[in-house]
Amino acid sequence: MSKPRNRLLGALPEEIHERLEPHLDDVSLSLGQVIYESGERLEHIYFPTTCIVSLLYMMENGTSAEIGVVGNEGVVGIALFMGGETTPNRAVVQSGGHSLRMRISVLKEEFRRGGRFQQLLLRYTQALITQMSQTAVCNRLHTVDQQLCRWLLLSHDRLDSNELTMTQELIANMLGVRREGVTVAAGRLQEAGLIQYHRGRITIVDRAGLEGRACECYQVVRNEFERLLGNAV
Amino acid sequence: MSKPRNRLLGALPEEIHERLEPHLDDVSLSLGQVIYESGERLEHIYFPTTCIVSLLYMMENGTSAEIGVVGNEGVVGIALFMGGETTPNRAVVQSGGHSLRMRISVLKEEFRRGGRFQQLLLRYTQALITQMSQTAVCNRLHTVDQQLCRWLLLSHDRLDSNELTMTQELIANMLGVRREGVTVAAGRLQEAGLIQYHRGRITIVDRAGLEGRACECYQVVRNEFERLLGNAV
DNA sequence: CGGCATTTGTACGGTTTGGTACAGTTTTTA
DNA sequence: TAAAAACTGTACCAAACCGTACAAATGCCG
Repeated sequence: MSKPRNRLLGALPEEIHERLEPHLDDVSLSLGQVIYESGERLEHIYFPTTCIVSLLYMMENGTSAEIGVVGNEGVVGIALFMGGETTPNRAVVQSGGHSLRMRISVLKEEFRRGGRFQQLLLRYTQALITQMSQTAVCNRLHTVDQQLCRWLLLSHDRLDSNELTMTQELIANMLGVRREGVTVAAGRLQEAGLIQYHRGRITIVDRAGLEGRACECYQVVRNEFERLLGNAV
Repeated sequence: MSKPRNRLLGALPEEIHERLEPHLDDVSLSLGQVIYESGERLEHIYFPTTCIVSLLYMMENGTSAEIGVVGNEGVVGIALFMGGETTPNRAVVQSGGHSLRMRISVLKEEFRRGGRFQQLLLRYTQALITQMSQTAVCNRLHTVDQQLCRWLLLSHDRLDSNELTMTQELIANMLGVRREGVTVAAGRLQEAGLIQYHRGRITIVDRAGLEGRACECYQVVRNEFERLLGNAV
């Protein structure tokens, strides 16, 4: 496909796609924008095309930790079809770009039909569950170095480019560690020739090297996305 | 209800319940029993009545970490209706007892009807997602003491008794820490008069005290279960 | 150009946890 | 009843990470 698009929507059969297309609006989302706040009711569900969205839990004392990341392979707002309407976390644009969005009423009606659309959304949700649970495991058992590798790889998978715009401060908020911890970890990765960074720009130089340095968590998540959505997207 | 039962099933309208009841078998599950292995295809979905089941991720090197816990408020085997058939983790009986189970063909047919059964399963799944993501946050940001409190409270919520049969070694496997770490943490809780333990038996003495000593993670999960399933169960 | 905000680098002490080792106690088994 | 196994307690050092402080480098803007 020449036009950038959302891969879940792209996997729909023609019939459903034609039915939904009139209800899809393209919106531009900028870095740092909050798509929904913890506990907030949404009007739309988002299907990213070129942006990346982070799901963050915000602690009462202000610190935060990322629990999942969504690009054009997925959808932001699963609570809208899972039945809960809201979730206790925040969705923030991690990399600016575009997204399609759909009114919740249209979403629910199509979901209720129980066809391919429902099937794809539920399979994606299961993949996201794997990502979240693997984040839990990784937070428990692995070093900041390994987690940074995992995080860079997950982001890189959701980008066309080798360059991501992201300060160490922001990465620290995602990983739930100190900014200084990211500085030294990133320094080690740069020294090893895996990445290059400079004031808010990180370039992936040696992707295979990053994969080798990451823990098994990244591959587990990647394999699950492939298994659950691979033949669809 | 005098008879112990599964609360998800108990929330079904009479019509659906009558349809499903002939297909529910009561099974006895003993501590340590593995209900399903990572990647294994299941024949049945389980609705615990008196047992508790842990969802564990097993690392390649043998260490493990718990990503979720299921009692009679939920169901084991969400992958069967989410569409993935399997998940990359293991389900182990953490507290022996009984469970109802249903053949996957019956489950899928009823799920496909799209009624209250589907709605309840999806809402439960969202609650479980919150539990998993909060585990990720807790692993990242909180101390072993706090996590032990959270874990004890989650288990206590799923038991009728104040006493749980569980060695420190097993708890360590759940929390993904050393056994010695659990020993000292449990020692502190006992010294504070919150629990009593003795060779594999832990008694909750001061539940409110445990809640006070736990991090906010426990309440977030608890509130979500209440919000999503409270009026149903 | 000069001042200011942003971003990154470095350092140091303190806390938590891991790795390892071993001892003491209770329960089970032969 | 003796031996073995299971469970818990304690200790010590190392590694990872946090809190804090401050310096250096870069980019922006008046």
